[in-house]
Amino acid sequence: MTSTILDTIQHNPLLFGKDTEECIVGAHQQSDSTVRIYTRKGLSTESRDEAFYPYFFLSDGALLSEFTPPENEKFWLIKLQGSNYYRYLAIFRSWSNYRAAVEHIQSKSARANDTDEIPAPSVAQKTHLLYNKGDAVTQFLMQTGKTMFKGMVFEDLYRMQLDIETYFKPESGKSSKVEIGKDQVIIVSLSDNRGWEKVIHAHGRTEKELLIELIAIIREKDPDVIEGHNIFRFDLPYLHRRCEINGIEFRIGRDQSIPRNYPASIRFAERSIDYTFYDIAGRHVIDTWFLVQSFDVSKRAMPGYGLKAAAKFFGVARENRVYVDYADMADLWENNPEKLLEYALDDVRETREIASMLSGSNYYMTKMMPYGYAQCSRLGPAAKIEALLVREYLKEKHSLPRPENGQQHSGGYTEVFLQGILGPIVYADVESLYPSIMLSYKICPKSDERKIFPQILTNLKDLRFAAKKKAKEERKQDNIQVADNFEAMQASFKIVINAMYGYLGFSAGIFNDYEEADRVTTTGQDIARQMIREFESRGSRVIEVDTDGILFMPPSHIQSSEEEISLVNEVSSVMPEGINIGYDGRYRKMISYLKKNYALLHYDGTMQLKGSSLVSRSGEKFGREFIRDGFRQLLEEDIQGLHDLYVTWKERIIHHDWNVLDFAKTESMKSSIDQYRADVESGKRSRTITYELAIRKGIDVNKGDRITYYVSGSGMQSNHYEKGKIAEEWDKNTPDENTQFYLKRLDEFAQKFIPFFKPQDFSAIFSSDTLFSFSPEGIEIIREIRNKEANSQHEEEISF
DNA sequence: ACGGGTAAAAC
DNA sequence: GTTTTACC
Repeated sequence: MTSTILDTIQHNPLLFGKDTEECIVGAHQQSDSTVRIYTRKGLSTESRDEAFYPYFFLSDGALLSEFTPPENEKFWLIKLQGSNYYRYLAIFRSWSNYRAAVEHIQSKSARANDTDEIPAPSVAQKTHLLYNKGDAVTQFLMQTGKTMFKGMVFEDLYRMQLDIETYFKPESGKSSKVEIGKDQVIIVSLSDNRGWEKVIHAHGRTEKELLIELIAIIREKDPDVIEGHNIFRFDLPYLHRRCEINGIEFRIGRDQSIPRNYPASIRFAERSIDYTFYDIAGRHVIDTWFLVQSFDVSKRAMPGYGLKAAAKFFGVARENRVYVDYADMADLWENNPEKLLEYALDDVRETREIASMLSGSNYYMTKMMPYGYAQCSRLGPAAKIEALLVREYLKEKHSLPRPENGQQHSGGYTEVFLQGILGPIVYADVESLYPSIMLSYKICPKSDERKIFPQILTNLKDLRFAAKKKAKEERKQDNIQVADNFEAMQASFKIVINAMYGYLGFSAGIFNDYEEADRVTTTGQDIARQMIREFESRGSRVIEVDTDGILFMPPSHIQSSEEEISLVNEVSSVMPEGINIGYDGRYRKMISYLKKNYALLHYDGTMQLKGSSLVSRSGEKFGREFIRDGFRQLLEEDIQGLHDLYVTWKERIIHHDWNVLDFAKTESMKSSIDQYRADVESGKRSRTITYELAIRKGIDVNKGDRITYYVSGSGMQSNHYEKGKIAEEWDKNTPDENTQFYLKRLDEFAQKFIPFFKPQDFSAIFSSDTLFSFSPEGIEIIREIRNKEANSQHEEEISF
């Protein structure tokens, strides 16, 4: 006998996700054909606040949706967005389909792309949304009137409308930010667990006593926000584990609960890092290690992401900052504890400074997202954009679509027309190319039936404009602090605006639309080509175009920057409505090397290198320096200097006149050692120097770890993977780096200069043959390198 | 849990 | 020559 939907619902918790015990939604059949879904009552437990669920702003028992299931399906799925994952809810017509639904949903394949056979619900109705309820933190803070750091009243956080009034309400309230005091040293001085036992014994106190004191301090200070550098991968799991070992309950939540933790991962461009997220009830945990990496995704300028390197980079390391070698910590604690405390306190100060510099935009984002501060700091832009869309759909009582299968086909237009040493140079770019296209050409995913996407984009643009204006006004009146706040605010809008194009092509985005993504890029290509034509028809010689920016030599009658600006403005005025070209800089000279690879010489004499083949951070440092200095000589057309540079490096390599960091390489590990072993075993990958090194040295490797190594020994055998050594092993007194190997590397770096010289000239410059003294006499630099197909075609085109 | 295009490095 | 990685 086939049971009805109502039977099924009444006898089973109809809906379940991947984590069945976290089932959050109840439902019942309203009539023969409709099903209603409610939020379920009574699921909040002591440590589990509702902030984790996408519906935390719904009251218990609120009607979430009502829809008509399709006739002929055994079961179907709804994809609901969670804070850091998606939850699939299955609805099935009869009990006999229960197993199939469970298996499907629990199988790995129950992901965004495979729900072809399972139609999404089409109509959802009558949702009682209770806004302003907020998560547990908000509730707590609203009750107690406590404020969050930077003087922001917390209750403002969850007024989630996108309107100017809410955003620009004057901020008030006192900060309850935690004072940095010596007592916090306890937390950071744990950064070396090897020293821990000694620390305890040296002071005659047990680890247990210290942990109890630590928990008491957290309770007493009662922080809203806890910031730490690598806090998710070290401090919190470490403390948690030590508490367990000592039989102490790690009750650091505001409600005295033990933090909930679960595995999570975060992506920074091509790298992804696994970590354990700690949800401390009533508090927001911010990892500054993530903040600096996120910062560097676009800047690509940081030498390292460790606290000390980051602090130096941001200029927040104080002059007499105490540095301590990990290996010396235990001894130091016994012999000079004051110094160790000072060191630890410096760690705290630097973390605090970095957090305040980088967390502004995340903080303001909490005002427009249904996510708290901690979540906003670790989620990627796609999750945030989708949250904005989903929120509007819930508000409008409309069902959600599912992602479409497929892929994007086009990208930005990139071409180099001229190569060589060229100048003078003007750089112009289309302001916010993709967002402008999306606004002007009314880009909207087809699944977005309510046309929310363009609305959000327009709202964000207006808000950003207003915030920028405010920042400017406040800065004029010397209200630096307030101006900085508006600056952070506009930055948070900018991040979301710029990510909206990417969301269209995101495979797991429920509102994705590859055709629209393609429409954005192909329109961008047309605009780029039009821009080229307009500059050329005004006598400019275009050197390179990359997506939205153009480098060109203006016609000779244009000399001053004012004239250059008016040329750019003139071209801008003939571009399509809503597309503006901005003047973004002028340069004395440039070396156009390859697509996306060039050197710019500013009028003040500084030089800027761009492109992976010129600034790659994965290569040896000496190579980078050699190329940088060599390009400078090239720009100055100093052939003798170029030769001297080469000879100097060659001498230094031969005489070991350098330091390990000049020739060591840093690589990040993508898998564990076990995974590597299995892959090598099965022939999926071949041996690599870093893993072999780690195995030999017994170093534990986790995904995302970085190893700095160099090649030792002698000879030029093809495989160096057994000759790797950790950078720390190198000793200046007994240098053992492979001289032949690094000489070969130098010659490889020298190859970059081949296009600028005749072959025999190149050989003469990059040789240290001392039999004949080198003379630059008769050597010509090739200023215009020509061989490009696109180049000749293009010149034909404009000569007509 | 943003994208495509590109070149170099690693195998 | 192909795959992987890192850069814009």
